[in-house]
Amino acid sequence: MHKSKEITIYDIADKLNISVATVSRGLNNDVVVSKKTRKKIADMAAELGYRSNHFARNLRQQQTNTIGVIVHELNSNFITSVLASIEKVTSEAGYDLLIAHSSESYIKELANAKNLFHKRVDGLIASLSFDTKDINHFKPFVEKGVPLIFFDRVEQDGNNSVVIIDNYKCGYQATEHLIEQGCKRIAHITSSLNRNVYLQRYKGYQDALFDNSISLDENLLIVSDLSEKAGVDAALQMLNMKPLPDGCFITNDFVAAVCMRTLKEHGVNIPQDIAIVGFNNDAIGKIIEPALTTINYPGIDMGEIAARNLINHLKGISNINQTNTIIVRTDLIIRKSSLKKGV
Amino acid sequence: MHKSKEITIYDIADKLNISVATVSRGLNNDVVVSKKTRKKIADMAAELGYRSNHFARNLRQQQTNTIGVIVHELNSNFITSVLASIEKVTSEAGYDLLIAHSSESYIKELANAKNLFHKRVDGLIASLSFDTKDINHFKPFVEKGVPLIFFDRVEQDGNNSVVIIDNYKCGYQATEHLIEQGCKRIAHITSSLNRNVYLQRYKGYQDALFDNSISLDENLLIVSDLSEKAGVDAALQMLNMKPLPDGCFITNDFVAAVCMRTLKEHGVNIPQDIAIVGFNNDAIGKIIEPALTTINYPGIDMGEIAARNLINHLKGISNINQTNTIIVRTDLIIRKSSLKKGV
DNA sequence: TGTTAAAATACAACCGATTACATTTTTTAT
DNA sequence: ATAAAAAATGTAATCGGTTGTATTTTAACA
Repeated sequence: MHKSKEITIYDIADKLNISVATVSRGLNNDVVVSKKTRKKIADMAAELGYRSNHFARNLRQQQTNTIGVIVHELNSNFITSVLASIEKVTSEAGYDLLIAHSSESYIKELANAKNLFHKRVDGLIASLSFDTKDINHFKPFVEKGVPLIFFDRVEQDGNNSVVIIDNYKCGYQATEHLIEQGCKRIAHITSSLNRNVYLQRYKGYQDALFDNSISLDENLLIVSDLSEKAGVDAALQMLNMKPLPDGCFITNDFVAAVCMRTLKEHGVNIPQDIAIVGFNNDAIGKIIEPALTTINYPGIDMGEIAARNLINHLKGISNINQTNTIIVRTDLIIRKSSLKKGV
Repeated sequence: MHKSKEITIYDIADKLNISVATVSRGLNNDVVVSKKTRKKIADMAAELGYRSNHFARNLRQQQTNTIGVIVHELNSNFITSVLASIEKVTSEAGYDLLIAHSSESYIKELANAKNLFHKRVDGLIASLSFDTKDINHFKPFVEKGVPLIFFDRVEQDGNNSVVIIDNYKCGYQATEHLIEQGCKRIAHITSSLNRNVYLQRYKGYQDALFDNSISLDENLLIVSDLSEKAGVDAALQMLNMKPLPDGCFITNDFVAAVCMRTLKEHGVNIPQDIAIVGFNNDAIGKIIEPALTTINYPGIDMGEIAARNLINHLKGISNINQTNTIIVRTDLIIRKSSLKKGV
């Protein structure tokens, strides 16, 4: 197949015997061009199969109309919800999305940041990888005045705009719920406490115990990655505890599901022997038995809020540097896995 | 934060008192520039914080170094695997990815195709939406000589390059497996037979029955969308059948999981009363009880093959128009949900 | 040393749009 | 009918690279 020649505004101008300036304005629906001329231009453009050249336009306008997104992983319900709503907001506003994922690796995150910087995204939305230690790699954006919003996995150093949930409250709520169900020995399965989200949930867990006069037992804390194996191992670890914990707050639904399966395989009854609360409200929670009590993690909302704030900033409607922290509402979804007392 | 001025090759040329042509060539490591000068240019570029302008470059070079991907949905394991491996291959080859998803809507797919066409992607990889009737919206790409590869959900009209699995064989295999387990009345829960993937699986199902002298009972065919509700409804529909089917081939693991849960809630034993085979090898299949027998759907492989073929075509190494259909290997993963006879 | 080939660098056009400013055409008001 | 204002269109510079061709510098050789 032979590549047919590209049509430009010059071709349209030639055919119509008018100037390229008028064609350009006409194509952009500038009111300064008469209705009649605009119609002629549009018709001719359609007839010739014209398509505008983003590169010429961006080169001239010095902006890319592109927003970069860096996420730690693609294959989670939460992230795809976030992406879907970011996409919705940004595409309505006429921006394109450049999505990069770090596979939870700091090194890859560095590379992604560098890449998006060179691609000259007009703004950046990011959630940090598991490994990430510092956020110096985002400095170039700040220096060039490219607006930046972090969501979910953020660095709490106060100078960045962040969209988060109240992980402390969620941890507190989940733990309190287990206590209300009569649990006294509540295990906590979570991931690296270097990440703010897990640390805050742990603090909430601690304080809920404290406020209910239950002393903290460090042996009941299990830190793992969030793999299937981690779920199995955590379950086995609990099975070795004498006595078995009577409640367990797990910061990930998938791990909770694996954990529950393993416990059940060893003859443990849920929730009678051990009540379980997960985190994320993944689809899986409704399917397993008993259905999983969990914290609803509002990816849709977080994405929408992050994107809308960024867009508003870019349009000059608001200033991102003024609204530093946005906390999105969460809720505890109570299902059978935690109901020792029945409903 | 004030936007600092962008550094261009003109700035580098000025500082070094050489021409922009040399700077440009130097930055591209052209051997025609002396080693010494190249070093000076690189150093100065680093010192000034130069970043190249993709728009100027693409405008001049008349190519985007971008590959478009249109998928029907983001939130499935399969799709994210495909995307991950496409990303791997294309980024290694120095291409960017522009990912669009149609949310299973023909209208959105049209818009995405148009958008990517105007963005002038150098190549396109696509999987059709649920709704899609024809593929005329991809004609502009063909006309402009933009290479095109479909994967998974494809239109079988023979003129496009496609990467698919042998859905017929999978359907046959799944059904045959159930028959081997002693099933005689095998239900089939699937989605719209207008989509090639589901139609082929159904044909495989039919032929496996025929080859084993089991007559086809159209009442055992349940066509639905692939939602949670569909899973529940399908289960209820089966429960109303007298007698209950003794086997069931479901073309989606998630629906299979929901269906199994519902059946179990009604006191049905799996696999004793009814053996079940799913499709996709989603993570969920290993967690539910009994673990789900399923067909492994090799997203990683499909993405890699599609991307590599496209890249090779773009580099002139091979010609996409010669290799029309690529079939990727699949396998039946046998777990407890189908093992009436034990192992 | 002078001549020529090879290597290194410079000049300038070009890619296709946008836009400040200038000019022409049309409309309105006197 | 004419001047002034408003509307429509045109001119030309500009964005930041790439690249064919010309020119200068260096190296090689007689």
